Amino acid sequence: MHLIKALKARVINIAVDEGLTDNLQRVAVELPRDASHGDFATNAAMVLAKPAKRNPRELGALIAERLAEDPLVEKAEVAGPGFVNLTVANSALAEVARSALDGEAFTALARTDAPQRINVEYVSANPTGPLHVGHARGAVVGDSLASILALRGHQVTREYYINDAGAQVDILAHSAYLRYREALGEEIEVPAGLYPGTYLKPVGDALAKTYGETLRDMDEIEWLPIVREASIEAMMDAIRADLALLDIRHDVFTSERKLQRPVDLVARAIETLRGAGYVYEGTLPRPKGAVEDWEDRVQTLFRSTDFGDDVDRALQKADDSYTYFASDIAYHADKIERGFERLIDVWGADHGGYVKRMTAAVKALSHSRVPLDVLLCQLVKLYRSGEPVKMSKRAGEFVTLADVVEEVGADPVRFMMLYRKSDAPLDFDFTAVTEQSRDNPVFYVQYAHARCASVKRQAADSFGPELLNELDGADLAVFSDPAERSLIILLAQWPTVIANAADASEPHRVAFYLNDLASGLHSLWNKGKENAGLRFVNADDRNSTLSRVALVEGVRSVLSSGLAALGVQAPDEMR
RNA sequence: GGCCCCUUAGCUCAGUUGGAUAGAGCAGCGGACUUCUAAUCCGCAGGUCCAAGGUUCGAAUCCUUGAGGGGUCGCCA
Repeated sequence: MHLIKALKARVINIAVDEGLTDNLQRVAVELPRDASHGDFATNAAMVLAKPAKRNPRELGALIAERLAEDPLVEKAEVAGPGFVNLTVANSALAEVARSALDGEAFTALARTDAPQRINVEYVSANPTGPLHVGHARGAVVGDSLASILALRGHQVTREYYINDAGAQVDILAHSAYLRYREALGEEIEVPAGLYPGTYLKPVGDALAKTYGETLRDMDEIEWLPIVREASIEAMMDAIRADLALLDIRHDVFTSERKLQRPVDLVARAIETLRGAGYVYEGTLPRPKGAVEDWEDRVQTLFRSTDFGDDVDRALQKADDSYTYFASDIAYHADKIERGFERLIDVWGADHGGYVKRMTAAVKALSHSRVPLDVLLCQLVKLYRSGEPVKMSKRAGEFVTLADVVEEVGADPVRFMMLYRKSDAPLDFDFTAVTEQSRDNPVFYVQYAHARCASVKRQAADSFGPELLNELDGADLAVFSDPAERSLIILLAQWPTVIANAADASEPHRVAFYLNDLASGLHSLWNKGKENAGLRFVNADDRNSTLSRVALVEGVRSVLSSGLAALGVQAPDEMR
């Protein structure tokens, strides 16, 4: 049962009965900040009173009176400026605990009535080298968001855009060619401007093995396409392998080059926009910042200022080739054509200046029908025992994603990347994330799951394994202790948490919720030490054990579903 | 200088989309281990929600102005 949804429906029904239909969408059933106010509270009287010109306290009293008659509700009273505080009936809590036993079905309560086809594009790192830690954040955020949207009932495609058309892949090819010559026995020196990383050595070796010396005798115009192709392929293989370390897999890889060949989709997209009046030939104003050798030039421009951007944006370079922006327009046009109703791009913070022009382009292409949401992930700063870890990209020394996963494991990387709003910078301390303590939320949540599994093992030891098959029939109306009640109310929020995290594109909410749920479980566990009646496993009382193990199993299944949404393991033991 | 993001307890951060007396963890202090793994829990203490205005029944949250920090600023990607 989706308790919060059910309560809200009751409140709305009462409002409609009373003829209060203005402002209905603002009615909410929430948790009161102060637990002494009851299990839930609704603001209905306050938001509905004004348009109806009624007194919020009186209206609240009326809503409370009607709600108190509902079987879900034990007690309802008006308080403060017009809140209606609800204490729910034990039978309603029992329903929640029962629903939670089937984790999959319980999570499915989060499904929306209006599913959409959503494209989530993330990582999209240039295929010029292995992924570094900075990429890991966007990768994890995008992947988990996609999972959460799927739990919400949307049809999600996970996509990677390969930037394989710009000058950077030629630089890559030249760098790999150098490694190829090195593999043939030449002394080489990597000049400034090429990629110095040794990760290209295997590419050079492979080229030497496949082509022998034939590439060395070719003109650049001949070897370049061959080496470029091989290098991009090798780099994409490396990137896919890096992502697999975090269990991240994309459904679709779209190549920037293939947007131009065999059919020039970029030209087509530009012409579409030109037809709609958004593309023109013109000159850009000189930027305010100090720009040397600025010269006015007539270029093909996109009218992003029509959508609130600061200046219009260039679509072609001086040599008439397309800008990155132009192919990105074609790419997003392609996504729209493929029928997605909502687009989400996960980018690094350094692309912040690019958001306005891209959302502008998507509005122009889709006639404002397809929303594009861009999630900007702020920087990740690495620490070791509180000391910053130095990185120098110029020298080709950076901490790779693979290094980090190898050192601390995939679970801490994934959880910590999600344990922060994505638009806030993140400090990642190698030492802290491997600690096994309350201070480390990854461990804390996993330990809660392991503890649940341990309780089940203990119960099976005391009463035999068949007890675990009887959980469906347990009496779940026995929970009256505040700690038990608040744990079930926490469970009741799970479908709402998923819905809110999906609708707001904020996967971190799931991580924080799991931390709260773990805390509720640990707390109740310890209460059992003072009060034997609250112990999960009580060897003298089979019925009590059955009820409480059923509650624990509900918690376990929600922890398990939540961790799965974040891509983190839910271990049964942690010795 | 323009644009975007951030500013909440000593530190690191949440804050349920505008709700009641602003919450966690860490650090500090005081407690609970013949246990269901204490890898945990309970309590105390800690606040000008960056500042000033505004919007309304009600603001950490929305608007304006300002301060500090970060990112970015014709054709790179």
